[in-house]
Formats: sequence, C-alpha cells, structure tokens
Amino acid sequence: MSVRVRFAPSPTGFLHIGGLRTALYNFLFARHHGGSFILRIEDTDQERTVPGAVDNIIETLRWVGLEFDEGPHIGGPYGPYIQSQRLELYRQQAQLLLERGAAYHAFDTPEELERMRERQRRAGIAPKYDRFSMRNSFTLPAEEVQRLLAEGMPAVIRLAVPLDREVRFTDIIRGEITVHSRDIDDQVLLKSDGFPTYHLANVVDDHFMHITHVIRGEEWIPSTPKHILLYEAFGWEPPQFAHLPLLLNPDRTKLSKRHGDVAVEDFRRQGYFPEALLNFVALLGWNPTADRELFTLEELIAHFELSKVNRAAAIVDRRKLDWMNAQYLRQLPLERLARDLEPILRQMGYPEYPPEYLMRVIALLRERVDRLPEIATFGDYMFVPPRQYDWDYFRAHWRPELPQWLEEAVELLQTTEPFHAAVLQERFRQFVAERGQPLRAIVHPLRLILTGKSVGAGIFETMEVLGKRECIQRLRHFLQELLPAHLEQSPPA
RNA sequence: GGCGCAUUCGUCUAGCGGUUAGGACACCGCCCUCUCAAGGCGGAAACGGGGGUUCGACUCCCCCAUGCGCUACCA
Repeated sequence: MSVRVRFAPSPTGFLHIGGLRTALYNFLFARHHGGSFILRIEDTDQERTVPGAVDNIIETLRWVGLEFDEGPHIGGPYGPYIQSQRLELYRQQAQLLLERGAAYHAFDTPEELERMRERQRRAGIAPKYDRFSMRNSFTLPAEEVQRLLAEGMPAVIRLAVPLDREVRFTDIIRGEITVHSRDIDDQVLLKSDGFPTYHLANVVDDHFMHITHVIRGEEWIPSTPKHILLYEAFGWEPPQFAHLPLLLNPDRTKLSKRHGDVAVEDFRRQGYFPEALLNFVALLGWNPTADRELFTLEELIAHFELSKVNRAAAIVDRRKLDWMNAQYLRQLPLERLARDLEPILRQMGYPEYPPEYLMRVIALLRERVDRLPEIATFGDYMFVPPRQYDWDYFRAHWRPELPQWLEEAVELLQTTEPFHAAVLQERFRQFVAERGQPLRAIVHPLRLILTGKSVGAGIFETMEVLGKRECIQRLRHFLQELLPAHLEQSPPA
C-alpha cells in the first residue's frame, strides 16, 4: 500500500516554524517513499477560524517549496479537504457509533459541566466527565432521551470509553505507549452546533482519505488513545503514528510569538532563503549524517527516516539559522540572488541597475552579511553615493599631506586602464611607495571617501565594481565640498 | 493534582556495551590581511542523580529529580 500522509493545520493564524517542520517531515516522508502529501484544513472550531488563514498557509508552504499532491487548492480523489465541508459525513459516522453503543448523547450545559469540574477539583480528583452523575443516555430513560432530542434540546455525542482496559499503540519515534482507559475522558465527538471535534473529524478523515501515517506534534500523544478507541469502535485499521518532539523558545517554553519571530512569513520578510529555512528546520530533531549541515531538499528526501527522529524537544537557535542562511548566500547562483535583490532595492527607492551590476555587487559583499537584504543596507554605497561618513575613521588616518595625495589620486584614477582591482592596487602601491608610505596610508581614506564607512570589501575590488567615473566623481565631491567643510568644523589636531 | 513524554557540550546533534565521547552554531586565541568579513589552525565546553544487569555502561532495566505536554462542546 502506498504511503499517504497529511499536513492538517487549523486555520487559526499564520504558519509558524513548528508547523513548518511538521509539514516538512510529512513531505520528506511522503517523497522518500514515493507516496502522497495531502493538505487538509481542520476548521471545526467556528470560533477560532481566521479568514484568509488557509490561503496564507498555502502561500507560505508554496514559498518554501513544499508541494502538495492533494488539497483544497488542487483537489483530489478524497475531497473535500476542508472539514467544515464534510459535516454530513461526521454526523453519519457519529450516528453509527451511537447505534453500536460506542457513543452516547449528553445534555449537560456548560454551567453544569463547570460545576462538575469544580466538585471534582474540591474532592481532589482528576477532572473527567462523570458519565453516571450527569444528564445523558446512561442516566436518563430512553424515552426521555428521545423526547429531549425531539424537542431540539442541545446535545452532544460523547465517546463511551471502556471502563477498565489498557489502550496501547506503537509510536514510530517513541515505541510502545500505554494508557489506562480510566484516564481517558468521555470525549465529545459531535458538538451541539453539529460540528465534530478534532478527534472525530481526524479519525474519520484519516480513514476515508486512506492516510497510512499520522505524523504530528507531541502534544497529540495524550489524545491518541482516544483515537485508537475510535478506530476500534469503527472497526477500522488505525494508521501508524509518529509524534514529533516540540520546538521550544530559548527559555525552554513552548514556541510562541512573545519570544520573537516564529511565523514563517516573518523569516521570509527578513530575507531568509526558503532553502536555508527548510534546511535549518529539518535538522531540528533529526539529522541525516551528522558530518555536515547543508543539505538540498533532494538530499533530505533521500536520507529521511522517521525512526531516526529525536524524542527530545529542540530549542530554535536563531544564530545557527543566520549562519546557515549565510552559507546559502555564498553558494546560491548570482543570477538568482540578483533576481531576488532587485525588488528589495526597488522597495528601498534605489535607482535601477542592470542584473550584471547587481551580480558584481553581490559577489563583492556576500561574504560579509548573513541575509540578502543586508547587501542593500550594508552596501548602500554601491547603489547611491554615501549619505553619511564615519569621520572618526577618517581622523584616525589623517595626515597633513592627505589632501595633496588625494588630488593626485584623481589623476591616477583617470589614467588607470583597465580599471581593474589588481591594476589599481599596483598603481596605488607604487604611489605610496614613492612617498615612503605603507599602502594603508591611502587605503583607509579612500574607503571612507568612496563608501563612507570603515568596513567593507577590499577597496580596490570595490573601486572596480563602482567604476572609474563614479570613483572620480565621489573623490572630487569629497575634495571640493565635504573635506573643506569638515576641516572648518573640526580642524585636525 | 492526575496521566503522558523527555533528559549527551550554552544550543542543534553523533553515539545504538569496550571511543582520548565525534561534528556544527555560538564563544575565545592565533594565522591571513587595506578595514570588516570569509577562510585556515587551535582552545574551552556535555553523558541530571541513585540503584541494578554485565568482565565492562553514555548506551539495557528500575527509582528519583528536573523540564515539557495534555487534562475544553480548542486544535
């Protein structure tokens, strides 16, 4: 039987990094086994459903490159793939359970349930639906139940959990897990608004969609026994289960917005590469070889093994993501990077440049930043003349002869041909040698004048990319406007 | 409180009875060098505690501690 897995988010907000990893592991597993990767939307809670969340999740997954085989946006043989469109099916299945005595009606109001829990809290016992003291098919005469239902009294359908037995299942990642049925609540299956709860919808859909492996977060372990009981009641073969360890904040708490960015689109906005994000997230809880860190999606697919996924929760370390993204920045083809950089520059209001120029700038600066947008901030001077200058840097390398040298440097630049880094370096080396100075005597002032900053790529390489015309222009402007003004304001000591 | 899951450097991890406990990020030092990076070399840094099993435990079992999750007509 071919593998079929699903990613089943509830549309309550943005896809966060934990959800991304769950989706990725499902995807890797499916692709590794040549199976199907299915998207199913679990919108059975009317209250919490956020408009637009489905499109947002799909778009985000599309951005990272995880393609589904079936889903609400592409269809498939077992749709619809949105649970709110399958209500009749759940209702029928709940009815079936009722007929088999595996489920029952209950009429308790929220207030009555709250009072029950309060009593249990005071008595110091575990809060759990008390089948024998509440208003339901166990405590009410059959005619009464029929009458209430006929009258349209709000009712739910609950799972009749067996009283005394062990419920067990084998988790691919964790091994055998056993829970006693007395610790399992008589879970609501069908709510009074006619919607199913997660538990019912999940089991019914996984069955009818022929899901073979349920790969989901660790927070579902406690409810898996309920699901097992449901499969038994229906007489269905349960799928295999694999519960993934949680992703944590640096303070070991469950991943949350409070501790910084967790939404995938936050990372996207900050200019992280989808490849890097996927690579990073893949290694949180699993690793293919332990002797390297960088893997393509294809390699991840080839190596992926569910049983080798770690059991312990992992902390998301932004610094490693930054490092990894930087690795991609240095390896990705310049054509691609230039294409990605173009809209960023446009958004920042810089003039348009041909892709060839962008590629040269990226090649020049990519080793000095972690993310592509930083090329535009760190290297702003490659797109527009410096707007501010690090005068402390300038002063540190000041000497009285400097203005004269710079005047002569204009001439030197004009006569340099070809305008290449190596040629420039050689000519400036001679230039300073003739004056009995080290190269740095001219390098630092030039850097300040051309870039405004004290840090950056090799200055001769920078000059080459900037071009003769631009270099001379900046140098002249500096000599004629900036330097006199600066000297007047703060004369050198 | 009850139930469940987990526990190797600060972090991500390798290890699957016998290893100087390996790699990566971050950190520190040195080298390279026109600055900053990148890169190279080196360093510091871990098996939560206690019992067993065994000739021998990071590896297997039990207990404890700690952390986390669940405990809804939420998923």
